[in-house]
Amino acid sequence: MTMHKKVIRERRKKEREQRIQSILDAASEVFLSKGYLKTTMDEIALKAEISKPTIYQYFETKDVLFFSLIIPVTEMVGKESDKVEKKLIAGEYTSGASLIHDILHAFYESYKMDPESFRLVMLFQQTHMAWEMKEQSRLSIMEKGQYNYEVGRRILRLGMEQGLLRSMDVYALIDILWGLFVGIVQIEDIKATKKERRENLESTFKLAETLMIDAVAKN
Amino acid sequence: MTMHKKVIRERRKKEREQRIQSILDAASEVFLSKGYLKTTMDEIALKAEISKPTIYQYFETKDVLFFSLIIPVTEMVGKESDKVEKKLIAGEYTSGASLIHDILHAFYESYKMDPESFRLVMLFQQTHMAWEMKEQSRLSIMEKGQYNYEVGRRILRLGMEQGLLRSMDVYALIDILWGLFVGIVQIEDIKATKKERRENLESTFKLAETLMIDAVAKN
Amino acid sequence: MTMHKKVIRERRKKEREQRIQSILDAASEVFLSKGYLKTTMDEIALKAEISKPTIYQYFETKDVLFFSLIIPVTEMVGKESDKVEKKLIAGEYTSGASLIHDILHAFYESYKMDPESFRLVMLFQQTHMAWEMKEQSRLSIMEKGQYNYEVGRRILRLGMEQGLLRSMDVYALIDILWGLFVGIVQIEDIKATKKERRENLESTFKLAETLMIDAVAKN
Amino acid sequence: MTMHKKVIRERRKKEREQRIQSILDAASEVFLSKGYLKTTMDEIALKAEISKPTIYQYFETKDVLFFSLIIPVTEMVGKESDKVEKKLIAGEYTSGASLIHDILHAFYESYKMDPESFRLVMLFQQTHMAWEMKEQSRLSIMEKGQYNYEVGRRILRLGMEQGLLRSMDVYALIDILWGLFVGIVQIEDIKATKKERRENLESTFKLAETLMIDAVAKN
DNA sequence: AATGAATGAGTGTTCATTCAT
DNA sequence: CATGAATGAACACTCATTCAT
Repeated sequence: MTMHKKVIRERRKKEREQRIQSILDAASEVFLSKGYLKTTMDEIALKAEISKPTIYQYFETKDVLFFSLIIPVTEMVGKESDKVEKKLIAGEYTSGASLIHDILHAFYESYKMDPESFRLVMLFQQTHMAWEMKEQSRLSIMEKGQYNYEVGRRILRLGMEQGLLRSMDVYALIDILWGLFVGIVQIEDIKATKKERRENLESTFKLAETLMIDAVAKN
Repeated sequence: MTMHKKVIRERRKKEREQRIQSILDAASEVFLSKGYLKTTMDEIALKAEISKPTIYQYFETKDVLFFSLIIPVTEMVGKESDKVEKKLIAGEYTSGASLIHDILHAFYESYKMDPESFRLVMLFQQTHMAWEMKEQSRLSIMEKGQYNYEVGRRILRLGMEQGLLRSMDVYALIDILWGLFVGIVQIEDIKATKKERRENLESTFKLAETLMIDAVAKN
Repeated sequence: MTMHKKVIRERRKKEREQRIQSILDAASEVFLSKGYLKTTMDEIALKAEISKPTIYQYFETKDVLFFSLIIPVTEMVGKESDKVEKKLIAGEYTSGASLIHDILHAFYESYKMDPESFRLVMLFQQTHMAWEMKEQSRLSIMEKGQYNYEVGRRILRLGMEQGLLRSMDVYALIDILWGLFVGIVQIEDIKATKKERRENLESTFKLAETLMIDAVAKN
Repeated sequence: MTMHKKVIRERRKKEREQRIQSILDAASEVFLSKGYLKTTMDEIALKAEISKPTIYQYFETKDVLFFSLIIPVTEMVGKESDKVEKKLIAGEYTSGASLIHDILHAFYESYKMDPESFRLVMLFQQTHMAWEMKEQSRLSIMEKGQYNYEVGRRILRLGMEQGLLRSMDVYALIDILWGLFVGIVQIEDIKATKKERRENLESTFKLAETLMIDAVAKN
């Protein structure tokens, strides 16, 4: 009996997770193609092949749903940055070039892991002022973003102290690195159709990396 | 008598222009703080201290009003780029550093001339896919954007031919330059409050300029 | 001097009347093609080549303007009916056929005199319930319509008394005659394009006349 | 269990139909008293005692709602006419009088079945030129109207061939019959208050029938 | 007398969210 | 847990009418 119940409970849980995932997938697709405001819960429900109230079962409001998509990416950037910082603290970097490479790839890997969600992050970044979200959600995400900047600055500062990078304002530099990356992603988004996008971005990113290494790495 | 009428007509004209300007100002402010979709004509009217139908007397639709704000900036970037190209053709550049400086300042000056409108352009760039604007408006602005890219690429190519810049893919490079600029503006927008924004942007931009010169200019 | 003033006054008066007429013409055209509600004062002003407030100089409201078009036609039907009645009282009819002919032609002539206004009357008839007109206007026109019915019934009654028409309910008969006429005009309006309309109406009307004579006239 | 669900589903269906009906009833009433353009969705909602968006759950747009009222009547006229035609083809008419009687009653029965909707049809007929309805709706109804005319003409032609009716132009005659009928309905509408209307129409219609039989039927 | 400009009061339609089952 | 149905609150856009000149 207990066994039986447990099995049932687990199936339930799995179904629940699958359902949540299908909602997230549908939402991501629609948000991305229509933007936050033009996206309707109806359309998400339709695409997820469930009814509208069911979405509300799992996500309190439209913006909670949106943030559920955003947050993992933001966290991923943070985790990747953490790795770089640890490696740096452990003294494992022998050249500025490889450090810059890893910093930029912390962004790029997060992007590649889930490009759609990454674009959603940018969508949020640019339009965040307009939102009427519950303070809770807003703070949570701002905090995570904040954290990423801090890690980034610590990394750069340490890299300069270790003589890997040329000395300069770390506040400005981290903005440049992150700005450069998101700027490029946006530009390629606008210019290219979906298929070309990936390749274009790849080659543009490669060049950007080379340039930043030339400009920032010592030697 | 005739004199009198003429005077009146001129006052009317002036009043008309002032009113248009006040609508544009109000619209700019609201679009910027709320985004296109969240902006209501009512709010613009309120801020401009006129009634809603009065807006419609001067601007046919919401998106015509929006484009009236966007287009001058886009054109300004084009004009500034044209100047650089002419100077380059005239052989007036003696260093890659000054060329890169001028290219980036073509963006920066356009930005400084009217930062709010510039941000509106970026807002448009990132969210344009989802719009239901009259094809006419959309095409007009896409075209102007296209033009700017072309001029940029011509400049870079010529700069390389003249030995001012290191040789590299001009398609990628122009995307990097423009992406870097808009990326930085966005980042500073998100992070800082209005007052700090200007200074932060200024110093970050300066550093970005230095870095790009190091990386791209020959010698 | 007096002479001079008088001449001026008369020119003024003539201009005034011309202006009024041009407004009426424009209004008639627009009301007819768009219906009362879809007609805008702007469009009338445009077509009359004057400004909107000028219309209001001559006509207090939109519905006053509309009634100014309606009333003459209604009055014309009354006058034509009066003529028939007088002729009948004078014993000038020797056959029911000619009496029926004249009654129907009282309608038809009013129609032909100004078909557009006549259609406006019908437009009003069918939609009158919906109007928010000043009681004054409404009563005035209802009264005139009422009068026409009364005359019609007197004529029919007298025609029967004189042995020209077969005996039947005059209330029903006048409704049939008038209903038949407006019904036909409407049907032809719907079915035909402007050019064919006239001929179609003409021949259908002729047949209707024949049929009514057969059915109503004695011998 | 299954039984239970089925019962529920059926109750739902019934409720749905009731709601649709209550919307249609409310709409009919308002359209009729105000005309199409003056009618607001708000007022319909108010009268149906539901909220405005609920109407939109069942009817996509205002004109779809309007057409939902119009179409059944138009179809009914068609069906009644079809019956007459079949009877005629089967050689079941032995007098012109009974044929004319049946033709007119095809109209009259359609009217009596749902007088309000019938009036709506007339409202549409007279004002259709000015509408901005989806082509689809417009064409659909025009077509049905067209069809009715065609059947009518076929009937008349056959009636003449069978020697039941006097020979005359069928195009003109069908217009006269239909015009006479709608004309009478309109006249009675304008003149009488709701209560008297029915009786007045009844007696006027009877007389009209007699007259047309006298005029059109052979012998 | 004529007009450019302004506006109050609507309209149809949409959508996030909530009930009732 | 899932859903059909309902709705309050908006929103872009329109138009008869009125001022100020």
